[in-house]
Amino acid sequence: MTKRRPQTLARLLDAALEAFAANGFGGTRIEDVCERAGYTRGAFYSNFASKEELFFALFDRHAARVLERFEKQAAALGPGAVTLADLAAGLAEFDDDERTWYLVTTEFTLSAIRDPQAARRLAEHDARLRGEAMRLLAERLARAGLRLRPGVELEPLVRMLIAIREGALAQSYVEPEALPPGTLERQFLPALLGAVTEVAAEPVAEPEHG
Amino acid sequence: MTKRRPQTLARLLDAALEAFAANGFGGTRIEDVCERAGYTRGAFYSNFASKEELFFALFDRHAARVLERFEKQAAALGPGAVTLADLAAGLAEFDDDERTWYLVTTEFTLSAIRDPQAARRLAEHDARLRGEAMRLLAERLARAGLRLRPGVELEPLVRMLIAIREGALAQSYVEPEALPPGTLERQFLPALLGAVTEVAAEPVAEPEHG
DNA sequence: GTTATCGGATACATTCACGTATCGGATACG
DNA sequence: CGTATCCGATACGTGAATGTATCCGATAAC
Repeated sequence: MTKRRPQTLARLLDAALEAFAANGFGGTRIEDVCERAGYTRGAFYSNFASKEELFFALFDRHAARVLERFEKQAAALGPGAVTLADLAAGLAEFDDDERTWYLVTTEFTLSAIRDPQAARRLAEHDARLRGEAMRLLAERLARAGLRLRPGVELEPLVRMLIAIREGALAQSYVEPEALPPGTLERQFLPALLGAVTEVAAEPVAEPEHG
Repeated sequence: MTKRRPQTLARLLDAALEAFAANGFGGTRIEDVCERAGYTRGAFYSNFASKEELFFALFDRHAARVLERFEKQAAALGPGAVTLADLAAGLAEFDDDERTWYLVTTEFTLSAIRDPQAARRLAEHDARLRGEAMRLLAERLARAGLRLRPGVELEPLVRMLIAIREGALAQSYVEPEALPPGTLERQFLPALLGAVTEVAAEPVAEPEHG
């Protein structure tokens, strides 16, 4: 019987997201999650075997959502002319619940560094996400009339962009007033992207002074 | 009486570093720390009031050490000619216990995002560290015969470099074989630094195609 | 509409980590 | 060398979170 089941499961996961974001994995009791979801611990143990399993399930759902959202954004691309500043601006945008997700995924990353099983899970998701990002970036670059310079690979570049997003976000969330989210991206990504690309039509070798 | 005191305190902090890195803050019992240090819980409660206080103390000692190490590195700068690749290579180096520290500081960062008190502490430390990094970077750029382009500030640039280090490190620790630490730095920092600087002697405006 | 099964609530036992209060040994001081 | 004080060990009580076992209501099948 499954009319209630998916709903309670979803509400438990929603509650887990809130609770983990608020107090972290270790700081969250199973009963916290149940209270937020409006259930008792009975409902929890009927759906999950342990808090770890809940954490994994939460990550899976979250990963699916992120991917889904990203694909939609990619599909809904404006057809206008694209500049490097536009590209950077796109990478400087952050959703409202990005913070909640950041807290949970970062903690999951930590657990992945310690636990190979979690690491595989995370790596798999990241690979899919990078794949999407690579396609999107390639398309936007092409639309901007640019191409990667010889020796610059798409995947490492996407890894770099993700690293920047994550690293900058950490600083922004610790000091929101000193560094609003997106500041560093807008400030430096045009230069970085400009340095690793060249005009597709007339590939001019820019002078390097390093 | 203080012959033993500092030693036990140091051993407790060492043990805490190990334990927190291995199992995280929430996953570490006070007794874990004491066992690793070779004491009982009596020693702990004689030195700390709670696990949180231990965590804070650990962070303070760690912050001091990082700063100290960084200053020494800065002082021990080789006098040789400096290129952008050298600069990038310096930012691509990672100590062996960097991983341990990464795990602990990242968790502290998470707690700082949630707790204003921890945030202040972290922000203060980061500011000091950035100050050092700014001086060091300025010196090395000068030595390389470069200067920042108009509109590029030193502090945001250092923030950016730190963001890159942290973000790249996260990926490297999750997939050490796919992305050895330092890879992204070596690959992209020369381009980035080249794009935000210009030759000090003959300030030439490089063509931008974005 | 009746029945069987499923899902969540309730109640209980257990384990475990915590904090405190006290004791014994070691260290500095006279 | 004796003594007072400090520090870490030991022992205990307590609260809390966990997991399980059972019960009851709801839902689907017939």
